Parts: sequence; C-alpha cells; structure tokens
Amino acid sequence: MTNAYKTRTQIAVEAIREKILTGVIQAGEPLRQSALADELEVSRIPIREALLQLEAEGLVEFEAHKGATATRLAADQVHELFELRALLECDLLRRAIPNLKIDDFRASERLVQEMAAAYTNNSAQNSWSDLNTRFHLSLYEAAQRPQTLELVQNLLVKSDRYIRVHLALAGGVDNAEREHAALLECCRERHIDAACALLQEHIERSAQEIAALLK
Amino acid sequence: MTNAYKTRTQIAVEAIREKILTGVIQAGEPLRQSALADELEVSRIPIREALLQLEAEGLVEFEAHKGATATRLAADQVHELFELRALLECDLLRRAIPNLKIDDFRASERLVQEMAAAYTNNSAQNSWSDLNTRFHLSLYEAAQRPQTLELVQNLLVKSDRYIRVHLALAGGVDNAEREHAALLECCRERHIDAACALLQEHIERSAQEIAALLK
DNA sequence: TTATTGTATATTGTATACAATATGCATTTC
DNA sequence: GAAATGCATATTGTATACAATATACAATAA
Repeated sequence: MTNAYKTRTQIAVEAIREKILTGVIQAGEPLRQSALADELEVSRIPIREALLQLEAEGLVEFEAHKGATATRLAADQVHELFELRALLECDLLRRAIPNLKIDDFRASERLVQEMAAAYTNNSAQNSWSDLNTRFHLSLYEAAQRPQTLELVQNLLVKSDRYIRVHLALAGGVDNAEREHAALLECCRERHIDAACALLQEHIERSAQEIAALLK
Repeated sequence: MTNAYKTRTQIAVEAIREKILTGVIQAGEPLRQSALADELEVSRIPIREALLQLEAEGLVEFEAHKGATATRLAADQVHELFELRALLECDLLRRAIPNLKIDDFRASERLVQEMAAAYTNNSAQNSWSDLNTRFHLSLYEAAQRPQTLELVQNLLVKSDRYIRVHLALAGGVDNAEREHAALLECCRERHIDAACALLQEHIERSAQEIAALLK
C-alpha cells in the first residue's frame, strides 16, 4: 500500500468532493467554511485549502469575500465537457492500443465484470461510477502520456456528477456495459480506428442521454 | 476596468508565477514558505494558498511536510505539452473561424504588430511571450468553448517558460512571427483546414526548436 | 414610496502561535 | 567502517484570534 498518512487538507478535499459528486451538496449551493470546519472537526484553514483544490478541479467556484459555491453546469457545457473527453480519450486510446499487454486487458476485463456486479447489487451503485472511471483510465495508461492522462482524469471527475445521474436512467447503464465490452474486444484485436470510433460514440451517447435528463 | 482589488493570495500567485516563468525561480528549486512570505511581506497563509493554486496550474509541486518545488519538465514532456496544445487549439480554431468578425481580426492583427515591436525593442522582450499567448487566445474566443479555452490558457502558461527560452534563439521568433501572419491571413479567408494545418505546424515547430535547446 | 445612508451581523481573509513532521548530524552499536 | 538510534533544528501543517469585506435591515431624506 502507498502512504496511508493524510493531511487534514487532503481528508477535507476527499470528503467535500464526495459530497458534491453524490449530490449531498447541490450545484449552486454555497459552501460555508465554518460549517464544513465544524462538520469535519478541523479548523477553517484546511477547509480553505481544500476548497482551493476543488476550485482547480472545477467542482467549486471561489469569489473573494463571498465564498465558495458548488459549480453548476448548463446543458451545453455538459456537451462541451463530453466532447473534450472524446477528443482527449481517443487520442490516448490511439496511442495506448499498440502498447497494451495481456495483463492490461485482464485488469480492464475485471473492471467490466465488477461494474456488472455493482450495478446488480443495489447497495454498491455508488461504486459503479468509480469503476467506470477506472475502466476508462485503465485503457489509457499504456499511452505513456502523463499530462494528458491527468487532464482526462480531471474531466472524468467532473463527468462523474452527471454519470451518477445517468445511473438513475433505466437502460443507460446496460448500454454502457455492452459498449465497454465491445470496446475492450476491439482493443484486444488492435483495431485502432474501430476502437476510437466506438469510444467516441460511447462518450457522445452518454452525453446525449445525460443532456436529455437535465433539460 | 474590472475589479482592481486583489487579495494578498492573488498578489502572491501572480508574483510567484512570474518568478517561475522568468526563471528567477529555477525548475527544481524548493519554494520556502517563510522566505516568500518575508519577501512579499505577507504571512505564510496567503503564500500557501498561492502555492496550491500554482500547483493546480502545474508550475509547482507540493509534497506534504516537505514543501513545494518548481516543476521541471523533461524534453519528452515538452513534446507532450505542445502536442496537447496542437490538439486542443486546432479544435478551438476550427470552431472559431466561422464566427470570427472583422473586429476580431483587427484585434489579432494589432497583437501581431505589437509582438514585432516588442521583439525589436529589447527592453520589452518579456512582453513578447505575453503577447504571443494573447494572440493565440484571441483566435479561439469565438469558438464559444469556455472549458476548452480555460484548459488551453493553462497549457499556454506552462508553455510560457519554454517559449521564453525560445526567445533567446536567434531566428526562432522571426519564424513565429511569419507563421502568425500567415495563420491570420488563412483565418481571414476562412480556409479552415489550411489554418488548422498551419497552426499545427507552428506549434510543432516551436516544440522541436525548444526541445533542441533543452537537450 | 423610493433612494440613500448608516449600522449590526455574518462571513471571509490574514497574522500569529503552536503542533507535527522531516532532515541533518552526532552518537552508539555491531 | 556501516548501520541504527537519538537529538536539535528547520520547515511545514493547523488552530486560534483578529481584520477586512459583504450583506441585510433599519433609519433618514427626497
């Protein structure tokens, strides 16, 4: 295991991020520093630092002397977000496919299976979205593009809020799981263009379904 | 004018960012909070918050209990950075060109001229790089893609350190200025594919020249 | 009424003080 | 001599206290 030690700031980042992603803190809601500090039993300093980091992730907006609010994305911004993902993730996948090893495929395969289990098992629905993120990332590491990967990771965090909404939509997840399996198969056969086309469709379809839910 | 008021944190962000971009603080150098606090005549709190923001920009790396250091990019990471720029900036330009108005062209044109002046006038060389950033961004605003634009803005900040090195290279800037003019002309004629091709070459050429200097 | 000013309160921004951790060096142990 | 241990110092992490700013509402004037 890696370093188990965490500063209070890091703990606060994770706690607040989770609250935003799960909707416990709603978009547009102001984040009072003292309230969060009391709740997490730390002083306002680590809370402030956590909010700054979340601002960089795009989950929170800061205004001097007015405080932080959870950001709210309009429907057209959801489109932009997912199109950005499509652009960058396709670039990564294209570079990754030639480098993917048998072990990588196995790891991705296992994530697909865990996702199916998480979806069936109602109690674990929150983890579906985590697994989805990890599945996507598992295909891209082999691209050897650390900076792009970090950008995509951040975009996936932002998408997460909307993907969790998507989970509520009956059928949406079934589609996603079939698409994941097909995508993985394409990668196994090293069909680069086909895989990228699938990935692009996959991302754009979920964007459309989410936009439909938001309006 | 917009809000002239700045918090100490914001002042610190700008001061430290400038130090890193101009090389007053070298890559790899540790950033001592107390030293910066004394120098900028504030307490360590705004310094810490500034460093956190700069970490999000990728100019600084934080390690718990060890402190912040100015990041150092290896040559292959410079390539990735500029290829990322090419990918995203071309996407923006493609969407922007149909929307560009006469006033936009005039503004971009003026930036090209100011750049020429800044380059001739030795005392203003630091501003060449600023103008370069603004020229690139001036072409993309019409794309109406706020999130992508913000990403590119950040990538341009990161590139800035290397572009300033590039300035030292005789001839490199001449090339850049000719390419800027050609690019602008292409946009005026709404030749989307040609403009994107030029932009891509322009970015990749500077990446190569910079990589050559770094090795 | 409507606009304006003033004041109280809530909230954020920052300084200072202290706690926790890392680092370097001397000392010990084998 | 090399590795391990303990201590002193430097540096970061966090709590607390106070200053600056924003906000809401009351009081006043037109």
